[in-house]
Amino acid sequence: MKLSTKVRYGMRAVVEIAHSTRENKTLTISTIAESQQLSQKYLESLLVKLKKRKILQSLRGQKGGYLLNKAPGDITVYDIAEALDGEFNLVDCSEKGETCPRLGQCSTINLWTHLTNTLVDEMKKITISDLIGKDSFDGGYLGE
Amino acid sequence: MKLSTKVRYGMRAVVEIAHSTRENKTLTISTIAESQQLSQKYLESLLVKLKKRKILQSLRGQKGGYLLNKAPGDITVYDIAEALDGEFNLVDCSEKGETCPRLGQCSTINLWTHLTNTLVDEMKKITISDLIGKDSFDGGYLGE
DNA sequence: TCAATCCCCACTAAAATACTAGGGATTCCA
DNA sequence: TGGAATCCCTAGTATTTTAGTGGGGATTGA
Repeated sequence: MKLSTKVRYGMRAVVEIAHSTRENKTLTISTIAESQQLSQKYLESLLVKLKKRKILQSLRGQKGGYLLNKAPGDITVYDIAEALDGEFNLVDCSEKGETCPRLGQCSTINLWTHLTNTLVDEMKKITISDLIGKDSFDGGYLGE
Repeated sequence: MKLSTKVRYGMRAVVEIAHSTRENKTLTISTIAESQQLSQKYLESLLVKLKKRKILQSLRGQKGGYLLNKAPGDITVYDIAEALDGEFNLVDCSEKGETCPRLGQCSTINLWTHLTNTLVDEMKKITISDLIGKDSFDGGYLGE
C-alpha cells in the first residue's frame, strides 16, 4: 500500500508554488516540470485537478503561471490528496455489503473505517504552512 | 490507495481462529475457506505467512488445524498486516535518496514518514481482543 | 490409512498506476 | 500582432501490483 506518485508530485508542486506565491511570483508549468523532472503534460494534468478544487489559481498569457488560491494555512494535505487521488478510503464501500457468515456481523469493517479516519484526520490537521514555514524544517510539528 | 485483500482475508481468518481457539478447537483451512469464499490454496498461503510470524500455530494430522499462538491481546493489527504485506510504508525508501533541487532539503519526506507512523502506531494499538471481545461489538473501542 | 498441514513452484488474469503524445483554443503582455 | 503561457480534451501504451489458480509430493498423527 503506497501513496501514489500523483500525490507526491502534487504536494511538492504546491510547496514550490507556495514559496513562489509568497514572493508574489507566478510559477510556470515548465519551471516546475524541470525542477521535479517530469513531463510538462503530466504535470499539467495534476495542476488542473488542483485548480478545479480551488487550491491553485492560474494566470494566462505571457507572464502567466500558477499561484496558490488560498492562504497556506487553509490548504490541508488531505485537500491535495483528495484532489489528485479521489476520496480516501482504505477499503471499498462494497465491503459494507459483505457479511461475515460466521460471526453474524463482521467486526473488521469497523476496524478499516477507524484506520481510514485516523489517517484522514491527521492529513486534515497538516497544512501547507506546516511544510513551508521555516520552523518546520527543524523541530517543528513534523520534525523528528 | 487500498488495503490489500490479503490483509482483509487474513484479519478475518485470524478473528475466526481466535473465536475457535477460545473454545479449544482447531480450525481447518477448508472450513475457513468455505466461510470466506476463497480457495483453500490461496488461504493456505496466507496462513503459512501468519504462522511464520508466530501469530498462528498449527496441528497436523486428522484432528489438525489452526490455533492462535498468542493471547488475542498480544496480536496487533499491525502484526497481521506486516506478516501479509510486508513492512508498512506509505512511500518507498528510495524517496529518501531524492533531493528537492529548489528547496535544498525536501520537506515532504518528513510528512510521509509522519503519516506512516501515525497509521502504524494506531495499528499497533489495536489487538485481536478488541475485535473479538463482546464489548467491541457495540460501543467499544472501535464501535460507532 | 486418511485427513490434515507443509512446502515449493510455475503460471495467468485483472486492475491500477504511471505515464506519453498530440492538437487546437484561449488569453494577455509587450 | 506575435509569442508565451494556460486550457481542455482525447487516445493510447507500458509497467507494476494485486489477486489469484493449479499441481504435486512430503510429513504428521489420530
